[in-house]
Amino acid sequence: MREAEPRAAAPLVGLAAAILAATLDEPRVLTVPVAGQPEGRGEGLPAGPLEPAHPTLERGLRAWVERQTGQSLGYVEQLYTFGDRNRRPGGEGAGGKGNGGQHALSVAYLALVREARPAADSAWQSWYRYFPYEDRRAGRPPSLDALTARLEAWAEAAPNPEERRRRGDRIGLTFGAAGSGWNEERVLERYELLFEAGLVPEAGAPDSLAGQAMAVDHRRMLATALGRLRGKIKYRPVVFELMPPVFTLGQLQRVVEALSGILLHKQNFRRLVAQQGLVEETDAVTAETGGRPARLMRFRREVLLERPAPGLRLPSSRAG
Amino acid sequence: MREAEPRAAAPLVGLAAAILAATLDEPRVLTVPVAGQPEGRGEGLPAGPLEPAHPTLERGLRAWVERQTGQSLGYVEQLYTFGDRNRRPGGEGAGGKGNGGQHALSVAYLALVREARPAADSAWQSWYRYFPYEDRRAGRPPSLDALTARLEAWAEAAPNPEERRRRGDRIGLTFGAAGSGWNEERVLERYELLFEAGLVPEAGAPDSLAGQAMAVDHRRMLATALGRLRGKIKYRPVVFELMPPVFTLGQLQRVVEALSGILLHKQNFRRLVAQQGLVEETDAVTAETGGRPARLMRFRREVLLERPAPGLRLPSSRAG
DNA sequence: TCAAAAGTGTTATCCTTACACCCATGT
DNA sequence: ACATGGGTGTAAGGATAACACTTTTGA
Repeated sequence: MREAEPRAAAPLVGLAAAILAATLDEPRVLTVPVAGQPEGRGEGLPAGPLEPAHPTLERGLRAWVERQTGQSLGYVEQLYTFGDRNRRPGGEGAGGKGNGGQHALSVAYLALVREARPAADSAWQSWYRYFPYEDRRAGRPPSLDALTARLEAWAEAAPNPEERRRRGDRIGLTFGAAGSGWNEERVLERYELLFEAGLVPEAGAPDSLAGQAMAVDHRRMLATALGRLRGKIKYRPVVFELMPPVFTLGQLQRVVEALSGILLHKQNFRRLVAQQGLVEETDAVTAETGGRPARLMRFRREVLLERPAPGLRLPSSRAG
Repeated sequence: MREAEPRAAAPLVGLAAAILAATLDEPRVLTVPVAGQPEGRGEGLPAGPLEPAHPTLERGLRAWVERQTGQSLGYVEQLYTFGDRNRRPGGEGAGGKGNGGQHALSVAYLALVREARPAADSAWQSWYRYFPYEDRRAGRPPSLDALTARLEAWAEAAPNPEERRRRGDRIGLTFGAAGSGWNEERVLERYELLFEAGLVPEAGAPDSLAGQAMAVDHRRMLATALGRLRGKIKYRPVVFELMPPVFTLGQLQRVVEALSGILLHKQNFRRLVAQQGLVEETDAVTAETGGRPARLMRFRREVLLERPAPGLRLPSSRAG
């Protein structure tokens, strides 16, 4: 599996995808088993090297995903190109003397799919397996207390007062102690803070209080994807990439809640969706939702031409 | 200068920077002369290949920029990794038979700097040299009429009615004919539309009605940078990366107007900045602005801890 | 009859937008 | 005096957030 050094140091370019879906009340990500890690970490995102046969980056990504998982992708968007730090599992100096020669980049993508049929070795996992503290639908998760306690300890252990204040500020800003409260979009900032504090398994933490680990920097990519999606649903109708062709308003709301990790105010959510012109009624109703039968809706494509930023500005309410 | 093919097809990775500043009433971008293009196109962004000696992508970028322009960078943010299309100047098939072998990626960055001292061969150019139609501070620019006329002609020339409607929709959406009006953030979408319609020099247009050309895909990168910055000033206090330590509210407004290409309502702008807590007064005033001496202000760093998204939501007004 | 979910109506509040106006300086 | 830019106040309109309440099904 290890190749001879190609000349001095031609960079290796990889492609990776955070493929997201929503089934029932759970947001999902498509994972594949990863072998050959130290300590046998087993989970990762679909990924593979950029090959000469790939006409474009995105086409190469689609090819890899189909090969590894059988899933064909719809909506695809480039996220970020990683390559700065933490690319090699062992960190600096793991590979011996000449470590600084070979660059290993990875171009990460976000993909949204409707159907969630797992194929081959792949599996759909809940997002919150990897980021348990990101799910606040049942209120502030209890594990957060232990986590922030350790973060505070890390801040206290700073080498000087200035750094201690800075760490404290970051904790407040990302985890919500500050006046601003919880901001569901700051997924990456929270993960990076936990990483720096040594609280994630990838950075040497003994347990998985901060979530299940992934191969190399895949969890960083996933965090980037979740943050981007949580932001984007507010000004682009991307949620509908995850919904079936017809759906009830209640189902739509539960998907949005699953993605954003917070509960929304029912009445206002319905009014918002309606008055934004994001959906239109169909003739059908369904009785499968529990109480009174609900009208089935569909996405209104025309909204793309009408509004500059059609989306679901979520407030922060928590009513039922 | 041309190297022997490294093995089969190791990808080439380049780094490029759109370095932005604001001087007087003009938004600026730092350019370097580019030789060796067909027809001698002369302008490009600072750029260079990723080298083994570069510890990270961003450090490599900073090194290249310093080497080429003498400019040291402050705020830096990754924009996008290009490599899909239009990377090779001549398009498909220009390099002969084995063209599909070697990938050429380019990781583009956005940088914001305060001082604008041109050094070495580099030069500060107005953004609107490359995108004249993006400057609406003096009202709708007259060149836009000719441009949209050609776009309409392109839409009419579509091979089938469906494609024609789609092209018409895109024109309306990006250039504002639709109900939504002009959206100053859609810089990239407008450039790509003009590119597809063959109206930019890079795509074979005979004149520069759609702006001055740049080397390879550098104008696409610049368009990405401008759109990103125009969006970001609304929810992050990035404008202050472009301002001197102290400034008047009028100067701040003129910089924001220069960046966004639209005029703002004076009184509301001042109120907005004040009530957001983005700035604080200093003791000093300056009489250099024309009429009544103005109070000098400075950026309030603490706002980062107080507000979830401190920025300058710009409306669309045009008052003085 | 009750639980559960769908669906409607109303009100208080805040933010955006616009308009009108005064202040201090240089020419 | 008047042009120029700095600076303040206030009112109308729309969007948001919170409230209470009715309707229709299945168990």
